[in-house]
Amino acid sequence: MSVRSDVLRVLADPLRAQIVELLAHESLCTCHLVEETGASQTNVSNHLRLLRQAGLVSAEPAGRYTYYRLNADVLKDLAAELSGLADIADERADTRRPCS
Amino acid sequence: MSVRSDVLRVLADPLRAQIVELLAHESLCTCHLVEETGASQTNVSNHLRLLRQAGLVSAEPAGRYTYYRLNADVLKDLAAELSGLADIADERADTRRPCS
DNA sequence: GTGATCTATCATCATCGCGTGATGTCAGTG
DNA sequence: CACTGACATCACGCGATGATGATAGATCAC
Repeated sequence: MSVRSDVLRVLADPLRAQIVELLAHESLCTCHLVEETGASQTNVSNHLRLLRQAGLVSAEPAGRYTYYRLNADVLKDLAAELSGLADIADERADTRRPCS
Repeated sequence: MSVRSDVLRVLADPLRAQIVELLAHESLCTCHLVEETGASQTNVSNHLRLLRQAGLVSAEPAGRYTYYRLNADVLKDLAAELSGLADIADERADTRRPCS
């Protein structure tokens, strides 16, 4: 029941977060992401690799293009974990362990 | 409507994530967190500083002890943002922008 | 075939962040 | 008062990570 810190770490980068937001609205190929973010092609490709390895996005080759789509499930699982922690904290907001 | 990447970045560290999980169940002082995590006092204190700056936890001085409690609201906001992105992705799962 | 385009990988460099040790501060105790 | 304990802050070394340039592969147009 520990937090998926690997997904968190991947999401923590600003450029990767931007890519995830863009992919949430529509599937895009690398060239689109390069245009939208203003980052270099190499940089975008490197970050896409990390996003792929974390399972956050899926690559769909189409000819010489590669379309990427967001895996919403991973995002939902993470949101559920965080929300669950917040709920636990709400229930036991007053609990305080005494110091020895 | 951009993702709170500052909170994400703070949560991405394993030790900080562990601290957040511990604080979700009860308020603890620094000495407790040092015991539970096995990390050094300096290290815990440094991470608590970042958690404080991000608004994730609040410090409550009590004599020479300092109790920390989790701010569940920040966690809920983040969970809502991530969940919202996932919902958008679900709605437009088929949308694919053509390459020029 | 040649050339152009899109993308991924590799190697390198610069920067950032974590962990540690030393030091300082404040509260309680004798 | 001096002394101890609980935390915080500062400064530094080092490993991790992001950005860049060069290169390679793969596909399409001609």
